[in-house]
Amino acid sequence: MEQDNLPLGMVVGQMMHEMLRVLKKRDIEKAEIPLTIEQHAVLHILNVKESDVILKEMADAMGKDKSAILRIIDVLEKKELVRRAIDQKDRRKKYLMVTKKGEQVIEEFYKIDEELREELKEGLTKEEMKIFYMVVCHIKKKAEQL
Amino acid sequence: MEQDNLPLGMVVGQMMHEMLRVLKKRDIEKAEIPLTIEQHAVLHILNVKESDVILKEMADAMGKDKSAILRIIDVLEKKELVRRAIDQKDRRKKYLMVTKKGEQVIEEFYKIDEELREELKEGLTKEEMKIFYMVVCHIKKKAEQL
DNA sequence: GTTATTTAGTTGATATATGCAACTAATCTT
DNA sequence: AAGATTAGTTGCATATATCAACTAAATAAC
Repeated sequence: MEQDNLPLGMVVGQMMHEMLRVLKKRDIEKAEIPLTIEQHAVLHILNVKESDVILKEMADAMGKDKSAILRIIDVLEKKELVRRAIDQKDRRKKYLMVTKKGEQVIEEFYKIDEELREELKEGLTKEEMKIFYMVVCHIKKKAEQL
Repeated sequence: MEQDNLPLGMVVGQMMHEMLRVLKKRDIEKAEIPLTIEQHAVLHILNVKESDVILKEMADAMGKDKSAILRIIDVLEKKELVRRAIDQKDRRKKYLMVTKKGEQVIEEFYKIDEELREELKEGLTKEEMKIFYMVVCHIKKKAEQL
């Protein structure tokens, strides 16, 4: 099957859709505080960034409008998963801090995701997964330059 | 870099986001009738399916609720890109037909997508792309079973 | 020190997508 | 003929997204 001729977004989009469908389902079933994928994505980035993050930086990191990120932060704050902390030196800046509760939600989601990932990878070699991730990174970097 | 430990959805999601950002931008710049990605996805599936498709089948194919597909079809119909055709034998069934105008939109989008795809693939071998698509298919099939 | 510019965050408005439940119309099964 | 199933539709609620315009705060220019 000559997939090379298929729209890349359609092919990968369908895989994402199926995978996220299962992820959402399991998050709803197992998690104490189920969140949407976008909300998890925000928490994830707060978790992996080495330094503290303000809203503008989060918007840049996710390639989205700051008002979109702000609405997501509003919900996460309401659920007490993050708090806004004002920078003493520059009162315009508000740092997004993950609460203890938020960290629990992150760990819980990582477990659910890791379990699913293991199931999905079954039958694939480490070398195939390595190439897969490499291609994903390559395409992302290329797209970022456009 | 041990990407294997990162949430699969996050990694691929970021790639999709960057890629779709460029695709949307070019669609808006170049296309006569710019559509959203979801609208293009519906047209794409209508295009690649060998037999004619009713709404229920489209919903199944995309893994979404039929009411969600129906709203998208409503918009595409309003833009005269598709028409609903009632099955004479079973008046519950309405076939989704792509108009000539719709076919033009599909071709236009395929061109934009193919051009982008070539740019994104630059630096990747055919073998690497082959493995990438194989992994995507594998993961989609596995997820479908869950 | 004052004014202009830039930056960070917020809000309102609008558009799109999504799913669930409940409904109608049509067909099939019993 | 009545009950069950299927296809499509509608109302409602929720989430995400972007743009423009705004306020508050900091920086730059004069």
